[in-house]
Amino acid sequence: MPLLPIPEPYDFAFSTERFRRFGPDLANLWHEGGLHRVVGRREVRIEAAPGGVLVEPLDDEIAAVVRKLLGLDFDLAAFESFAGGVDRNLAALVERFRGYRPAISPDPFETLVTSITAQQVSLASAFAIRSRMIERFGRRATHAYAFPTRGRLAVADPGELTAVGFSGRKAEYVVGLAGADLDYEALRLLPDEEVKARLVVIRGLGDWTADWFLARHLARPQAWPAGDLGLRKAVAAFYGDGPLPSIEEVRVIGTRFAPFQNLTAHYLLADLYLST
DNA sequence: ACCCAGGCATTGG
DNA sequence: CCAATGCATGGG
Repeated sequence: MPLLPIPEPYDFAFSTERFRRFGPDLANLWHEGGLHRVVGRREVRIEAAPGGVLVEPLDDEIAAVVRKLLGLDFDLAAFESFAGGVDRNLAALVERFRGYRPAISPDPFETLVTSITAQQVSLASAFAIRSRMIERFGRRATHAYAFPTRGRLAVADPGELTAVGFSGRKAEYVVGLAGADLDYEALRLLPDEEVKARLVVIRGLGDWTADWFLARHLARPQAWPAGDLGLRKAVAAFYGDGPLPSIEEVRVIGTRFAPFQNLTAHYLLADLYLST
């Protein structure tokens, strides 16, 4: 069986929790103890194994996607030693969630559409609405679905999206984004601020969405979604003494975690979403 | 029957 | 520049 070795520390259960917690994600589907995703035309299954994960089938293209899904690009060892020197809160978190590698979303368009579905509404609502969209516009392999393509959503009628639960506005955002002239390859080479600048000129993509794109798709170490409600709550719990901190206050607090803001944000959120 | 949830664009001061 | 408003659904 094709074994992909994973560097320690690594905790498969923590690292895949987000695929289970808020309901099924048909494009990144938890099924019978493993994670399923369509790569190219094939459905890939990933499951835990001693010394790493089993991946079936496995080739170079699939390995690159699996690396992202499992968060292998993060330098967890460096983060752990960093966290120990920052403050007791963070040190305790990295110990409690030791081996948690945040999942990186492999596809840029999927990342942005997913964020649009999650704007303003609860994650449970977002998952439900997105599942119905994937069923309608995506292509099913065996268990998992290939996420709907730009081409398909670009020609969708906004009414088809409102039929699966999108607001009229969000339906326009998705169709507009699918048809937008946006060079995703070029984004990968740009500095964080320039990536954000290119995203927020597109209708429906604001600061929050752009920050999560940096964090969850490009895996930029210093991405810090200061406007995220969950992160604001987590910062309040660990570093505040009263009401929910403002976005600006959260942004300022983020600077103390440089250059590991992305991992720090995920570990703070883990307390909200990964706790049993 | 409310009320809030991992925002955003739009409108009006 | 900042405040107020509507949005659609799921879960408490």
